[in-house]
Amino acid sequence: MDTKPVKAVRTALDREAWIKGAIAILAEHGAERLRVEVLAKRLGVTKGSFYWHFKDRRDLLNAVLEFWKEGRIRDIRKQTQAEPGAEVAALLHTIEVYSSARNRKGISIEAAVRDWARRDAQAVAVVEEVDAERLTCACRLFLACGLGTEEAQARSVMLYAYVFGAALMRCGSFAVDMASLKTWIADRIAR
Amino acid sequence: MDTKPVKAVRTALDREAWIKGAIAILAEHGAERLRVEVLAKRLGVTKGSFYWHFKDRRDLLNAVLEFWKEGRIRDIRKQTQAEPGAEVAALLHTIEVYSSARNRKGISIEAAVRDWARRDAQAVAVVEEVDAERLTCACRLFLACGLGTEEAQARSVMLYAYVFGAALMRCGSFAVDMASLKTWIADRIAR
DNA sequence: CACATTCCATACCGTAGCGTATGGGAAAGC
DNA sequence: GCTTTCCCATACGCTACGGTATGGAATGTG
Repeated sequence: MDTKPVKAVRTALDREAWIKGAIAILAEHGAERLRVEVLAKRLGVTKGSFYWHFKDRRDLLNAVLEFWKEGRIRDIRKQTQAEPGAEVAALLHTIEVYSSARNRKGISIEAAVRDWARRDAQAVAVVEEVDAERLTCACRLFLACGLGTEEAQARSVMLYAYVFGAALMRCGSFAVDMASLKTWIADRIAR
Repeated sequence: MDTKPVKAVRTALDREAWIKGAIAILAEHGAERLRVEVLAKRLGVTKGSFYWHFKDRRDLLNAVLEFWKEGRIRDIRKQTQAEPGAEVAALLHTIEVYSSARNRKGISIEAAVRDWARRDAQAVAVVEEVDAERLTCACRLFLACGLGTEEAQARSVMLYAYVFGAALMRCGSFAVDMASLKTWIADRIAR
């Protein structure tokens, strides 16, 4: 038979495997605590392997940023493909994606990268590119709804500022029905 | 003459001086890189002094959180003292405070604490308390404007989510006149 | 079979940082 | 004047981590 033996569990790691592991740590502990030895241990190897795939820690960090950027831009373009008439639904869906509990990991990565961008120039550049793409795509949808340029831009900024800010807030004991509150907010932003 | 000699520059440090120095580092580099030896060096002493004032690093971190919490709650109560008829102005002022460039340090601390709260239970508790106070105060203003309970609560959440999210975004090259955009947004939230 | 390439382990050095132990100087109390 | 208390310096041990040097096993290639 041509199936590989089960024993060969650990295939050779490639750059992408390291990057994905790095992003997992990034989401859990932030960029500051993304260390190569810790990452190597989590992947079941030693840092001797790491320094074969990457020049140094910075090399990994930059690769993480690039990987994240491309993934985000891909997703944004996919999410904002709306057939005429479904623009509002696409906008509401975008808001929902960033508020959804089943997107916890994506939101954690998002928050970690943005915090990272407060002290790292490379991260700033990546966040700027991603934000520009997001705002442009959202703005296109608002324009398709018949809004003017200014309002479409303002609503786009408001939309993303809200979803990112909402992820940072801890308003657990504030309202009895937070879900309906968020529905109301999404409606006021998108409609 | 009774003037002190210039040479006696360094008076004895108290706990509050350490906390304030710690908050400065927190704003610049985040909680993760708030280290006692670095802080001591910045204050012109050694860590031998630190461990006289604090049990350990965690003791300092908790003191920082308490100090920040009390300052925030004081400020919130002050900002939301509005005489009848000036509620909208107070709300707009609140938004403006968090967007203002001259409040850069306060916003940096805010962002650092919120990122901190993603991994630290004590920080979570403090952020929850501060958020609850903020939402309650904002909600009171909205209610005074004649809004219903649900809408007042929703607008309060939207207001703070927006201001925190806006601080994280990098939309430099998006619109020609970001200032008027933000004015439009503030109006849609508060009015 | 000989050899090169790929991927990883081991060992090592250097630095940063936490926490402790201990001493010392200055001011205050007696 | 002597002692106590306050505030800080110095020195030490320990761990975590970045980066390098080197060897070694596995796999492909001539």
